[in-house]
Amino acid sequence: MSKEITSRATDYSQWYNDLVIKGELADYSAVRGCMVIKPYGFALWENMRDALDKMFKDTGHVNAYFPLFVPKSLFEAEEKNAEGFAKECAIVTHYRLKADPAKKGKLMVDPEAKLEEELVVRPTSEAIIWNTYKNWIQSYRDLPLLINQWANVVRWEMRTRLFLRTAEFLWQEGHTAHATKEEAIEETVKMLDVYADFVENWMAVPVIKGVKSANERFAGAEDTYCIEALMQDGKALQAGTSHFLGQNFAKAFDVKFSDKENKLEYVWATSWGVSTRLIGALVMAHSDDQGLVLPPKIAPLQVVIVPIFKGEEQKAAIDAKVQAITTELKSKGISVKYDDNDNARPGWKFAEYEMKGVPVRLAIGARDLANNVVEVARRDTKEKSTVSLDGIADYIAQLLATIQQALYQKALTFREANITKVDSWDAFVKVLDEKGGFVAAHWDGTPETEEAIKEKTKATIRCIPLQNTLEAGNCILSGQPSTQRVLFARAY
RNA sequence: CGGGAGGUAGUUCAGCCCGGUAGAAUACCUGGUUUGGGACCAGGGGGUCGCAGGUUCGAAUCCUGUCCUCCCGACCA
Repeated sequence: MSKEITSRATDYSQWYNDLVIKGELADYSAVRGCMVIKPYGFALWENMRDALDKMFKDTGHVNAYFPLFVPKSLFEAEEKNAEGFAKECAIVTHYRLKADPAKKGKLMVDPEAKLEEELVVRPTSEAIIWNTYKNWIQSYRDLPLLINQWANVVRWEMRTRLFLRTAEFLWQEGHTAHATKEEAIEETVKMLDVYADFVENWMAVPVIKGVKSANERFAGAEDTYCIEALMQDGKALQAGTSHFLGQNFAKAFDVKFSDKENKLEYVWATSWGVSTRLIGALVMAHSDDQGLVLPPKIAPLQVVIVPIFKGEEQKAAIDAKVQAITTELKSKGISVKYDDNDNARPGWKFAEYEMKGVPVRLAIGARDLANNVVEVARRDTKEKSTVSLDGIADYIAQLLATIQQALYQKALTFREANITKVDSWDAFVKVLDEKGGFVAAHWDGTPETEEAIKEKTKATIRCIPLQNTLEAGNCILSGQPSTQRVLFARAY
């Protein structure tokens, strides 16, 4: 089988699929729109999940778990308060199979086993969670309620793509209830900061924090905050969202509390989530035509050691040395694998681990033993150097930190080079078509104009940056006055 | 959901037009030689050709239906 990865320049979609599949992250499954996350890919997700989970707990949140099935009536309650929720869902209508009398060995849905009320497989858990919170909240003393759930959700997407948009995906969803509007907004922004912190410092992907325009906002939210990242093909990707829900859900599900003055009030709510889509972002932000490039802080495997030997005698000497190196690395919390599989030759292993994005590779042979050195190869720059075995663990620890930083810097430099200010419609279209990336342009603030721009160019407003500087100008399309630039891009 | 391309060995694919014993490469197993950037030789195992019907003496091949995948578009809390 060809192990070649399609060039980014040739076909970006195919390049992406190659990276995910040949990098052992995931594969297609026999189930419509769903993927299988392989052990290596899942180990990556676990590392991301654990880091995020710790950040949630450090900010006062706890985990819980709510049901997969949501009675249809609960969705109707939600729909009443905010129309426009997407309705592509999987729906359970029956609860039993039976042998098909017409076809031996086949099963059929038992028509006798029809559910009185259909169950929706959760596309998100607001409905079931707020219906539950109603029973948990009576007094201001019960607030704030700061709960997160790690779960799978199902959305019957028309078109799917590994990690970026699959029918079933893994995510976390935080749902919080507060006594005041100010506190809820503070929570929304705090969690956006947590996401930005994680994506930038662990995934080494720079993001822009901002607020969504009305068109891009979550249907039940007053405000949707987001972090937007830029991929190597110039398209933007929403990496996480944090919603200020106002009292919309409290009103839909009748969640009230007595305040200090014994007055009944609706609670103020937030919700926030990131998903396995982050893995897609990771792949498209850093990888190259040789395969995945993973940031050391979340890589399932940080260091791989490949022995190069002729005969058992050399192998034994190398084994002994590697044993010492491995112990030292592990004592520093560095994950390391010694690949002494004799069936694969060194060259094959080099290519294999590059494809899987292992940050650092050590190659050690008789020649190196004699000189008390080891060959150290960086995945990100492909640089190789010969390093003394004395103090090698410190050197590697330092190198991993350097790689983490270098990946972030490289992605940041790329993004900064791909934010373009434009002041005319012609320039706007030209930049989108020829350069891509974020386009900073004036917009008159109306949904109609945004829609018209999307219609003409497929570009949407990714966000209105939080730290925006105010600047008078005229809308790129309508010419109406505007007070600030917003970021447009074509997006995933 | 519209348009296009596909589903044959673990994997990538040929065979299909023009029906007649199921193929290649690679991976895997055995033995040997190898090992500093995807090794080589010899031998071997492995597939109800996505599924269900139909036509036919005979179907991977023709027809109908259906499921699934990929690409483009629409959709996307």
